[in-house]
Amino acid sequence: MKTLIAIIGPTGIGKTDLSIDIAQKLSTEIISCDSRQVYKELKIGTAVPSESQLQKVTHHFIGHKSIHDYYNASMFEIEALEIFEILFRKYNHVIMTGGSGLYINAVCNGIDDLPNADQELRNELLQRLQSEGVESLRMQLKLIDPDYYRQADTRNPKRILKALEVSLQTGKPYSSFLTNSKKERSFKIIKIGLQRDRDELYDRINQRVDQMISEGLVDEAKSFHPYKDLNSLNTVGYRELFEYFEGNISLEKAIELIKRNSRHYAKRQISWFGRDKEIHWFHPDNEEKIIEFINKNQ
RNA sequence: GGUACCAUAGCUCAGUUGGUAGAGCAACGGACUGAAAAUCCGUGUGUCCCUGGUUCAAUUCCAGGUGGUACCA
Repeated sequence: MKTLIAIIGPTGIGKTDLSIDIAQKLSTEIISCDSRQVYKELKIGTAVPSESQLQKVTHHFIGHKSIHDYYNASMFEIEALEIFEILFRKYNHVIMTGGSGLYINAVCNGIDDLPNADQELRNELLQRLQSEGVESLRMQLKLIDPDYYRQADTRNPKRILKALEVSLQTGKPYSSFLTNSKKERSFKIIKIGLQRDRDELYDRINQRVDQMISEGLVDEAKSFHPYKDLNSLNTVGYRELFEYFEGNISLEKAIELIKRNSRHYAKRQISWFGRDKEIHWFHPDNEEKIIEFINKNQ
């Protein structure tokens, strides 16, 4: 049976090292499932694997897009499934590792088919959000798609924007596209979750930020400053430094904020993964137990 | 050693004319189907330094102790 081993966990938990070890033991390749490591320009700040690590095991979806490209979870789902098909011809196991919950779900459960975003319509809606405020968009959504309006978090502008965008573009309510069903996959999926004590995780995150700074994160971010409004750069580790470049905060403050925002991000990931009852949890140091578990369940 | 001031949430501090307390930051919990490292929602978490005293009641007043800061020796 072809098996996808998904190694899941918050940022800084130790996914990279463990995944490479396991991939080597199983003689297979790694699919990265990370919404920021896909951008080739972002290296230090997204903690991509080192050159020597990349040489040990073939990785996919690291640096395959530019920060100027549009990318999303659905595109990842489609591309990842294509790669799986190729890899499963060669291997019985493939490893997927990462912390982007939405992307993981897209691969494991699938997401519904929607038309691709119409950039013009999106910009128009964004402008209306600015000039008219959320309330106007919210009321329009209530009229066009009362079903979605009832269940959605209407205080979150992004939810409203997406629903309106799809509804207006297709002439059909956004909710009519939501099937609430899980897509079947041709391979088995084992989900391995990694966890540590919170204090230990936060120490690792703080230390990793200091390390990124000494590896030259400030210079890396500086070179992207002209593009700071790109979605790909609305990313922890970069946006705080843009504030520093613009003289709004000190470098010390920026570093402190990068640490804090990374911790907050980790917490959000823990919340997301906590809902997934299919995940089997391990400490990252328990590699033997993890391998034993994989062997038993394949 | 003497004098003065201070001691309240993880930190910086406010406050209670005596009725067990609050702000900023930090922290914590959660939601989330195409921008997701995004976006959104919720929560004070406390031996008010310790021990006695006065009082119906002390974090608040008094005494002593401990710790800190400043000045004088």
